[in-house]
Parts: sequence; C-alpha cells; structure tokens
Amino acid sequence: PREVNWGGGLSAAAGGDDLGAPDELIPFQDEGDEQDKGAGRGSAHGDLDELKSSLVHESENRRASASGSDSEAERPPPQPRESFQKPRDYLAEVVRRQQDGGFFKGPPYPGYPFLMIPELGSPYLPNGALSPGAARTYLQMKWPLLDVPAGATLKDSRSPSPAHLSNKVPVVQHAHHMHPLTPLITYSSDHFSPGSPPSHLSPEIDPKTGIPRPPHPSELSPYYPLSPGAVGQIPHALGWLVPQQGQPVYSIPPGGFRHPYPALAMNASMSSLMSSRFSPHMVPPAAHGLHPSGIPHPTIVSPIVKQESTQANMSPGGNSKSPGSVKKEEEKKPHIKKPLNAFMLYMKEMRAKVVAECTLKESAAINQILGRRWHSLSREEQAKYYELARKERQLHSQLYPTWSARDNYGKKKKRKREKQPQQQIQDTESNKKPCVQYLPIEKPCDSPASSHGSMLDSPATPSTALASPAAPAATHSEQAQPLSLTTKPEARAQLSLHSAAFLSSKAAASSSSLSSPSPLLSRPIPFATMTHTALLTSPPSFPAALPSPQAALAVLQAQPLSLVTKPAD
DNA sequence: TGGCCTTTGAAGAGC
DNA sequence: GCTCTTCAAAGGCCA
Repeated sequence: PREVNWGGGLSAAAGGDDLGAPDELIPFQDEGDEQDKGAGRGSAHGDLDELKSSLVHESENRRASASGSDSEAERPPPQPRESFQKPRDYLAEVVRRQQDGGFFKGPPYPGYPFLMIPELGSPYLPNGALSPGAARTYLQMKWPLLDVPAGATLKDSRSPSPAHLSNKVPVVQHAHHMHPLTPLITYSSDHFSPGSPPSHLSPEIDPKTGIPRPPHPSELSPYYPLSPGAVGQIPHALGWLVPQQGQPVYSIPPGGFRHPYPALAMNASMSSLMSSRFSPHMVPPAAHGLHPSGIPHPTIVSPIVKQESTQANMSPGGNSKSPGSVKKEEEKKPHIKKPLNAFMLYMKEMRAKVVAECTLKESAAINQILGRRWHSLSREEQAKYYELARKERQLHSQLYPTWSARDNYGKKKKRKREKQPQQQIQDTESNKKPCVQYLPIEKPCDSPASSHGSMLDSPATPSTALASPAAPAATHSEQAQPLSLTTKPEARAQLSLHSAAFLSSKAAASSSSLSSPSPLLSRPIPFATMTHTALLTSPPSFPAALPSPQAALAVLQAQPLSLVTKPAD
C-alpha cells in the first residue's frame, strides 16, 4: 500500500516543516486559519464597534419612533443593551451579526502583566537580575482562590487596615467584588531589596524558630524563580500575597493567620515569602477555622463562608462533643479551593474586558465568549496561562500537600445530574424546556481554531500545547483532552465526522513528514498526540485521499487505528 | 435564598 | 486506560 505522508498534514499546516520547531507543532492550522485569524484580529474591535454602533442606531431609531423626538442633543448617550431586554438577546444579536471567528480577538493581555519564563529557561541573568526578555510580559498574579466575605478584613489592631500591613500582604480578595481591571501593584521593592533582605529574613537562621531557613525560593522552586534582584521589579507569581495600592487583595479568613505554618512542607518559595509577608505582628492570635497549615493562601475559604450549612446541628454552645463533633471538626476546616486551571485564569483576567466590550454581565454568556476567545488564542498565549496554571497547582500542592480535589467533593450543592443522552432525546421529543442557547446552534464556535468544524483543530488542545515550552506537563487528563473535549453527544459525532474529513483533506494536501522528532518530544508523547501521530503517520492502508468525509469515516471504521507511531528518521 | 447556566481544565472515581 | 463526574470563577436569572 502506498504510504501516505500523514505528517505533512500536521506540520505543513503550521509551516510545512517537521516537528523540530515548536512553532510548527500547531496541528490543523493552515494558511486559511491564519488568514482567518489575522482577519479576526484585525477587525475584531472594528466589528464590535460597528456592531455596537449599529445596535445603538437601531435603539435610537426605536426610541425616536416611540417618543417622536428628533432631538439628538437631549438624547442621552445610547447604550447598546438598551435595545435588548436581556443580555442574551444582545449577545445573540452580536453573534448573529458577527461572522468573524476572531470577533473578540484583541490584545491578549491588555490589562495585566504576565509572569512568563521564556524558553523555560531561567529568566535571570547570572547576576540575578531579570533578563530583558523575561521582563517583557508579566501576568498579574492575583491569586483568585480566596473566597471570603467582602466585609472580612484584618482585625489585628496592630494592623488596622490591610493597606497598613507592613509587608503589603494581600489579605483581601474581593473575589466577587473587586473589579478585575483594578491594577495590582507589584512586589514592593522595600521588601525585596536586592542584597538587603530584612534581618528576619536571614537566609541561614529563622530568628523565630531558630531553624535554619530553607534556601531561597529560586533555589528550590522552579516555578517562582524570583531572584533577589528581580522580585522587586516584577509581580511575583505569588502576587496573591501582594496587595494593591492601598487596597487589600485578599481578606484574611475570619480566623486570621497562624504563624508559622506547621503543616507546610516548607518549600523555600513559601518559606521566605511567608515569613516575610506574614510577619507575626499582623497575625491575630486566634486562628479559628484556619486551615491546619495556617497558610493564608487564597484558596482557603472560611468554612463560615462556603461550608455546607449544618449550623442546625450545632449545639448552642458550639462545643458539643456529640457524634457529630467529628463532622463539625471537618466543617471547621477551611475550604481549600482547587487551583485555577488555565482557562479559569484566563477568564478571570479577561472577563471584565469582555463585559466592557459587550455590556454583558451574564456570566453564562460571557463564558461562552471567553470560551471562543480562548480557542482563538495563539498557542503562545495559551501557553502562558497553562504555565501559570501549572505554577498555581505547584504552589497549591506545596501549600497543601495533603489536599486532594476529592476534599471538595460534595462541598457544593449537588448539581442536577445531567440526563443521559437518550433521556435528553426523549425530553427534546417531549417538548420540554430546551436549554438556553446563548450562542447560535448553527455556529457554536466561530473561532478560527474551529474553522474546520472540529474541536481538534483548536490550538487550545493540549496536543498543541505540548508543543509549547510552557505547555503543561503531559498529564493523563491533558493527554486525553483532545479526544474528550466535550462529552456532548452531538459534539462527539461532529468530532468524529470532521476528524475523518480532516484526515481526508489533509491526506491529500500533505507533503512533508514527521521526520525529525522535536526536542520537545523527548517528553512522553501525550496519548492524544500519539493518536494523532499514528493517524497521521502510519495508517496501514489509508488512501492518499478520500472523496468525502463519509468515505474517510468508513475507512476509519473499517480499520482500527493503530497507536504505533512512525519511528523517527 | 440558593441553584442554574456556561465555559475549559484538572483530578478523582469507577469500570 | 478510558469515561464520567465534580469543582474551580463569575454574575444574572429564576424558582
């Protein structure tokens, strides 16, 4: 059988070369995609402005018709949303009109700096200073995980206000209350003066404990490689520890903080930061409801805030030792939230921007937009968030080594269990209330990444993220993601069909091969990537081209896929 | 008042 | 190893 150079479909799309360069690891991204993307980028705001203008015009016309007034001067500035009774209506109109996949494409990080380590190497110069390249972009590291009452503030009389904290500890996160566009200050150089650390930060002996201090964060934590000369210049990845200018970023849990942090596997990245930022004088003596670690990590949520309310079980005195005491002990444990994943970080950063652009506030609609934008992000842009998320997970695991995602299971009210597909079909047939479709069904995702109709095309897929130096490690989940991007049956069907179609089209177009393995592939190849590789490199007897997606699908069905990858030349 | 909606990704459970 | 479920953020909506 004729050997088809399936590799070309993968690499030629991104550059027509092999996998030697990360930039060429974007699969399924062809010139058309780039063009679409470019057009999207270029016209994004223009389209939006045009759309808004149009909508405003309609609104004005309607208003003028209703009021009979033609006075422009007396007319207040029109707002697009005035044309719609519901945000989703406005969004639907937006989507209806916009055909550009990059509709919302804009500057990737308009509001926040970004902490990024180029090339995964040390961003620091031998002298400890941050290299210029490393300093080009930073991500605002507003740790987004602490969820506490808005009114919760530091009660320590010695530190009457968070802004007064000597170390500018971000103890108040207005998770739902702080405008995301509020700029964050960077680390204060006062506390990270190069070469002049506070005396209590002696690198050798902890003055409080007398225990030799762990090495500097940069020595142990590859994820927060802050050199003494750089920490005062850039927002640390632990920026959640840093308050804004006079504004608390995170609130202290009602119980306050405990110091030191006995349960912490004292990674140096935590040690020096914690000891420097949570000096004893700001620590309230009481530590009720504090996480055993005592770490004021934003993921800590006071049980008062989020725990399932079982106050009814509490005795009036609150110190009952009833059989439920064990449960109560559990309840006292603060709720440690999951670290945010890349998309969550992206959403947190970009939500306000989208809200501002679209005058939408309904999160469900906003999230749909953000989902599209996420897919329209370039690999590099996504890689930043993947890297950031990886750092968050790393830090989280350091802060809470015993924490497991399982701990949070059941902490939320149980979701309404989704019905089985068959049930959904039955429900549809029985004319039950359909799901609200914020975006049109016929064009559920217009991002350039989906221009082929397959979600596999998305640059957001971890298989492509793998290509990035900053891409997340190839975990099991990530490996499986490209093939389980959605559990929606219709999406799956679409996926299969379009995958077959893609194979067909790419097979005909491919001309180069996956000959030289990328250095990046020295890592284990994610399963999905292997699958793709197998598909693209060694189909036992695939024809060079198939006349139709159906034909390709037939071949796929007739020939079980092999995971055997093509050996590197 | 509290769950739902909606998105993606990580992680755990279950088979 | 795969699939499914849950949770993370967000804020309007709705029963």
